[in-house]
Amino acid sequence: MKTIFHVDMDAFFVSVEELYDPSLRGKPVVVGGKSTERGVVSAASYEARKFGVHSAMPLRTAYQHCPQAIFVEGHPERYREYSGRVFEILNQFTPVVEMASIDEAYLDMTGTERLLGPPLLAAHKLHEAIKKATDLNCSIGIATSRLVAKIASDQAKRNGILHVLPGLESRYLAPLEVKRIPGVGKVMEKNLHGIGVRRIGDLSVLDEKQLTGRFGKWGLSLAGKSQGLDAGGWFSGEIGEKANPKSISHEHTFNEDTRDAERLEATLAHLAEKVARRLREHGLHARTIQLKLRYSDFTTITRAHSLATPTQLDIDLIEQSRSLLHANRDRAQAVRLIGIQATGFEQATGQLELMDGGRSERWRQALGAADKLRDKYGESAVALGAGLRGKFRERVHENPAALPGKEPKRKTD
DNA sequence: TCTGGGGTCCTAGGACCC
DNA sequence: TCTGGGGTCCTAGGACCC
Repeated sequence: MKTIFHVDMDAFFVSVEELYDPSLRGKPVVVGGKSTERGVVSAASYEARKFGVHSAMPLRTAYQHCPQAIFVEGHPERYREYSGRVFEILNQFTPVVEMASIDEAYLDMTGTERLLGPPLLAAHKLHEAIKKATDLNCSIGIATSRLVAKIASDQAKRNGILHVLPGLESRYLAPLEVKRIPGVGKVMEKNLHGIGVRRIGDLSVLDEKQLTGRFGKWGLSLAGKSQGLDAGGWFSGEIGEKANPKSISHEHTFNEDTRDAERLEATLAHLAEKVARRLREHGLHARTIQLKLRYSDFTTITRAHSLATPTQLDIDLIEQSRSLLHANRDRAQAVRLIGIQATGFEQATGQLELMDGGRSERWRQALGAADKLRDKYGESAVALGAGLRGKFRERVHENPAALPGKEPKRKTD
């Protein structure tokens, strides 16, 4: 029998902002951007929530609900910093920690009783330690599975601890609404309501065939979930098993929709550079490049292309995404969002680099150097405009000497 | 209510192979 | 050629999470 903690920071982004600006305390605060901008609420203070503001709500809607709220820009670096500090504390309680996102973590506390006392006491100590180190509040759910621990921490909000005792899982879950199960969203909830399932307890009356038939693979795991088991999907695998990334993407929503081809290309090139850079940081090569377009009516298309040779180079991502754009963009419609995603990762073999006579390797080195410059002097230090980049590429094609690493050695002295 | 950005997982059809 | 069946890859779209 396991003892799992789910630790969830309370109004994390808002609370961190309050540490930087204590005058925000006790006021309705919305993190996510200006109230007039395109965008959604990343986090709302409890005071703002009283007015119906919640995360994922459009900023402009949040303003309608609560015009007196203070709207602040998000600061991801700050959140990463505090997330790291929280992790340090958690790690002192058990080495089996998994940050499930920037503001929540699972801990396997099985077998820590002798050192830390019974679960409720250990949780109390943990709560105190986090408060002392970060001045932030959190809520903690304790149960025999991750699923139940997560649901419990949600119910413990805010600044609370909830322990679901072993053996009482299904009795605890039964009266809760089905949407409390992580993975049951709007659509699934509606479908379940359609067959008369409103509470988790109602799930146990359905037979597996019914669930599989209607809801596929996911349906099957629902039966187990109603019993509190970590079956399928989200909760498979052990705590702390860090999976490798499966995709890397960047996208941008324009403040006003655009039909401007140059603007689209320049934005895409910039996003492609960011993706390529992260590929290099992870030492990954992507086989498939995917373009994403969202038009003003919100219809969204994705178009993908797979390469013969995986890449991590700016130039390849830019070229591929650009040709996908040209081949697939509906010029009659204005574009709201453009994005690029790299998938199909393969580790570099070394073989591939020999095949092109070392071209990739020289590029990799040159781009790595550019990445370092950006780290040191900021993004603008090594910016190549889309137009400039085009010329640069032509030169490279005509003249191998223009390749990085092939520059004629300058004669000194 | 006029809807971000970064992810994961699932489904489903078609191509292609044996 | 009136038509199988399984496996895998590729592509597109969508639900969902924080």
